[in-house]
Amino acid sequence: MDLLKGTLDVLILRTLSDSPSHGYAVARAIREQSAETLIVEEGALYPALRRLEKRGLLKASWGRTDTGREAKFYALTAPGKKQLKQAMSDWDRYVEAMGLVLRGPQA
Amino acid sequence: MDLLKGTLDVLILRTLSDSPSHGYAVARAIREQSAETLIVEEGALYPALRRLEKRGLLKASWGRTDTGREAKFYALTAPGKKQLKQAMSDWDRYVEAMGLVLRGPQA
DNA sequence: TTGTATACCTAAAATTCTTATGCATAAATC
DNA sequence: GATTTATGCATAAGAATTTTAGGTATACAA
Repeated sequence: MDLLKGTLDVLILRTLSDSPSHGYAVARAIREQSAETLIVEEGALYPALRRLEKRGLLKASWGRTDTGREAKFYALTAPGKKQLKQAMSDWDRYVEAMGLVLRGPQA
Repeated sequence: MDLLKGTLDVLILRTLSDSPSHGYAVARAIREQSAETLIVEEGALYPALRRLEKRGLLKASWGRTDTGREAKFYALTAPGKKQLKQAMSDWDRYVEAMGLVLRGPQA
């Protein structure tokens, strides 16, 4: 399914909140955890990671994967953790508001 | 709150599924029903209505409001009803997938 | 050796939104 | 009476984020 524009950041932040990881693995985790529903294209992934790093929400460093490959690892910073909390709250509020319109106050 | 890009269409279709209405009233209904959370700017509203009409999901016609003002009324077409059903289903699936990533399988 | 998976990146195009602006009428307020 | 607010339509410029498509390189499996 196509990503809704604006939802990728929180997916990345949440995925990295478990443990630092590299881009390719983040995309795979999102795909797998969403039961193949949320497909993160690489053309969206890498620019998003750089945006988040530029905003100070992630810290990048080169390292090696389990299989010994070079990869750029990203870790949540303190502001990143704070932003994740906020973004998850925003998402919940958005879902609730959509529900009010789509299903009415009772649902 | 800013709209997530891609969620406006289903909001419009759902609002018009109650009864035909005009653009300004659709935006107001979305704002009110979402408890002032989803604010539809006019610069997003009118182009969206035209897009949906162009896709054959809405049918437009000029008429008069209760207060006697000229306004362009939009009604759901048969394909529009079908698309609303699909779009609501897509939204539910998206929310579920986001939940899987953000909160895990148990939640 | 050919394909598949891993791992990074970028550019062009598409989409959809916000912001800003314009026009016009009616109702409410000062 | 004049001004503001609300109603109602519309468009253009800019911003943001995505898809699509391409490139590079290594490792492993068929």
